[in-house]
Amino acid sequence: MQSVDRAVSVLEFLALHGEMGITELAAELGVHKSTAFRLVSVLDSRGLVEQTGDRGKYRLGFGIVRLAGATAAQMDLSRESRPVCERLAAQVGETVNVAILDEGYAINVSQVRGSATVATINWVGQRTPLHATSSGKVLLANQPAPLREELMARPLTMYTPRTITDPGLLRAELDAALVAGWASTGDELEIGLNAVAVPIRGMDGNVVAALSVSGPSYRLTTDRFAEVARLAADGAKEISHRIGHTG
Amino acid sequence: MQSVDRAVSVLEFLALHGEMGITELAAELGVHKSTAFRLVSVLDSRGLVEQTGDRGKYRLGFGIVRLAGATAAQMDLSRESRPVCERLAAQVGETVNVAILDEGYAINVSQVRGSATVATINWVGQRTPLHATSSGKVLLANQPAPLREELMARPLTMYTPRTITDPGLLRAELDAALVAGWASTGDELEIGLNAVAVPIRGMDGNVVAALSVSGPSYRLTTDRFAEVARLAADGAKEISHRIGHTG
DNA sequence: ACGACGAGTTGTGCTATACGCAACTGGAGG
DNA sequence: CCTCCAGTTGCGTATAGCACAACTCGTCGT
Repeated sequence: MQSVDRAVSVLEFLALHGEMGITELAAELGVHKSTAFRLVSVLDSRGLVEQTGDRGKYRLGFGIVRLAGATAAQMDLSRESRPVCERLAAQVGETVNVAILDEGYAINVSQVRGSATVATINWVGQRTPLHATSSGKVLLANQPAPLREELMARPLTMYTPRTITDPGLLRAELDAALVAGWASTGDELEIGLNAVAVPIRGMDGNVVAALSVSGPSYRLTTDRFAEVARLAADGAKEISHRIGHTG
Repeated sequence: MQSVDRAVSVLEFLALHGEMGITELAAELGVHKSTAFRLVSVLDSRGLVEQTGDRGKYRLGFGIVRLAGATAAQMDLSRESRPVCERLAAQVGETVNVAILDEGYAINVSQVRGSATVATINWVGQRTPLHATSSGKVLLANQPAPLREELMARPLTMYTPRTITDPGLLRAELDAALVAGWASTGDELEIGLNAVAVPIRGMDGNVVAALSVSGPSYRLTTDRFAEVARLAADGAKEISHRIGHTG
């Protein structure tokens, strides 16, 4: 993939010099100027490079900033939450996940298995339904009302007989979660799987993720939920602080 | 440049989904998984993509953030300085430039021609010598002493008989510029070219750029320097404020 | 005005690099 | 143990990338 490698070099040179012409780039790359031009043209058409106002000079484009925006936020969250998740998993002995809201699903961005965990599903990268997971409920509950209603207008798929499929019941569950500051699920995604989740807040105080503890219902019993939620809330507060929340 | 276009698509998909496996990327790109793997491998080797901890999942890498850092700062400066430069050029009737310090040169990152300007050199993207330009003197004067001395240790090329080539004289000139809050050149880069420059400060109060006004010596006479400097300083203060300086 | 120069841009034939097939490796689960 | 599936590697082929050469356009000097 020589041409891809060269394209990356184009980006690096532009980052270093700010603006460059095609002939200059060709010299630095050690290629013919027509090759340099074509490399830059592709990057230009995709927004990673853009032409400055005059005479064909090129510089890095806004597309790079956009990509970085996606990267930095997520790297911050995964990185900053890691030690907290590890500590919580050790405390509670169950699996700990961090999830974000993405395209109507709760996407798990990190996971730490608890010491009691033998064989648990790897949730990282997986989309889970908002209405049937504790993380999903926290994320749903903390969205502005119009978005919440929009997300809930989708079919509430039944996964088990315990799954909440009635919008009215779900709405009440979410309101209770807001009051309590945590949400839970019991046998709603899978029989025998329980979970508790709390919100993680970003710089502006909005809920940007959910921290959840999940385990088999014979170990993570409902009478433990409140205590687990309290431990998780302590962890979530620390993560929130680490990613910039000052409340 | 099909493969470069595909590589950009890889970055976009990862920005959208956060983490993806090779097989998943191959499906989205519509290519064989060996092709997807090779695309990702090149990007990985250059830091634009990185492997997450487990099972070959990939996500955007820190190299993207680094590239964006170079972009965003410069885009901010060019964008935020534009209206101020236009106003100043209209006020003074001469050419206005913004320059940054890069690899021992003053690099012009934007330029607005004044109404009296007939045919002036396009300085954007061009490297100009620090010691023989007003922007260069401002940038030099406002660097920490070790860097200043290092930059001045290079040969001070003579461009005209008026160019300052003696380090002692240049040092005195820079000290005076610090006291006055502006620097100037008279026939030092080119016979018949005069200029005045003032510092632009960033978020942390450091000088990050210079705002200069240049014109032919028959119009931009030395007795106008102080007034032009005052107008430029007003503009620079506004630019500084726009890019985050709160002093 | 014209011509020279140099930067960016476009067309085209050739071949080297990118592509997909197929096999391999390793981990998870039954 | 075997099966499955995801990631990774080897290799032959053809297509995409490359450089040459020509074109376009703007600037500058006469």
